[in-house]
Amino acid sequence: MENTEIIDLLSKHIPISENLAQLILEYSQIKMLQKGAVILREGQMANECFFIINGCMKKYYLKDGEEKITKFYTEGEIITPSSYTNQEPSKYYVSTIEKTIVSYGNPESENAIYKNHPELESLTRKLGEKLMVNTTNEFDNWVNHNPEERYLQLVKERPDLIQRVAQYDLANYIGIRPESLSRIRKRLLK
Amino acid sequence: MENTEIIDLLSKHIPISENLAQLILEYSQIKMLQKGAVILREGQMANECFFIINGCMKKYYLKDGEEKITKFYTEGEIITPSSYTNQEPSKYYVSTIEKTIVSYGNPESENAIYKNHPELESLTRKLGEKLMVNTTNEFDNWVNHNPEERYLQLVKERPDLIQRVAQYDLANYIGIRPESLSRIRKRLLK
DNA sequence: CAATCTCGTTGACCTAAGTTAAGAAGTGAA
DNA sequence: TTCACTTCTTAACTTAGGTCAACGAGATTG
Repeated sequence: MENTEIIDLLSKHIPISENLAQLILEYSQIKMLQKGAVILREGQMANECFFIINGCMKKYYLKDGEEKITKFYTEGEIITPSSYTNQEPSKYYVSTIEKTIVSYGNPESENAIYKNHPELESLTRKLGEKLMVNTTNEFDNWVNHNPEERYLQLVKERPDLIQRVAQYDLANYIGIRPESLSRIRKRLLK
Repeated sequence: MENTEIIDLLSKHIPISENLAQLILEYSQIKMLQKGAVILREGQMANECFFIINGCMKKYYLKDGEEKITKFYTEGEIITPSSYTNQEPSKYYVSTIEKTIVSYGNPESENAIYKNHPELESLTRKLGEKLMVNTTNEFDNWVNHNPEERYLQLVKERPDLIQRVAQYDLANYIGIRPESLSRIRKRLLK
């Protein structure tokens, strides 16, 4: 039922052949996470990576008991915690902010796939390169803009987030307090 | 003359076998760049990537005629412009801030190497993964700290940059004006 | 040597975001 | 319906950084 949805979503990002679709369906495991579920904590080892079929998640640090959100993930995005790739305790948290349906993998199943289908390595590498460019762009974009500009950019490029994410989480992500975002919004209405 | 130095520097970051050292020396080309040389401009296609043997470079955007520095590179670091990997016009500039000696490569020589020595692909992938983790950490680090904290962190983790980079470039990198960095430094002397 | 430039510093004033506190609107539960 | 809780908004005040202008120390040049 959700399985074909995975292929639909994935194919929006990279070309998926019949064979590949078959393969993905064969290996995919799915689970449903309640709103607010914390799927990775600081200090933990991540032994799963996730593909969001439906829902929304956030990645955040805890600094003096305060959340610092650095990323939202939505449908079609992949969460590969750095703790998962380099086997070190995680420095950050990942949790859902809505009921979220994910497909997930672990190192064993991943290795099994690569062993049986080595042609996937290059696909992964390409996805990785794309991710790298995205991450760099995000960083540069952050550095080049002030909170108001970042908010405007969110409105333009991720209107979905404006709708589904609470304003205090948006403000946090933008790097300001909810009160300030409130003022910015007021200011923008002129 | 500088050739053995390349291996020394590289081996600080990843293990280099005898064979690999041989290979690198065989393919490496070296050039010397004057202080202030701009090696990549906005809008240009990058057809070279660089390895710094000696010297210092900066990566920056031009926004309303103002530089916005997002990265310094020093000895042992590799500059692979995103324009180089994905063949799109560059969005940023790269220039030297000192006389700089680099080893450089282009897609043709890179392909030649991979063709003759496919075992290097996995090495490159690992370097890439390390780079990805670094980039993400840098971003998260930026988001989690204010200018004063960023300056203190620079002092602690990149004292070399404090010494060799002009204060207005440091301030720019930290995300503030030179006057503000001056005040922060004064404040910190208590 | 004086004249010029570059770079860092300082001071006065301005502005956007932080802080604190209060209140309004919506939701859900008793 | 009332109460509690969450989320967003508003206001008053504080503060860190921006802006503008001036100055001083080194380095460079004529």
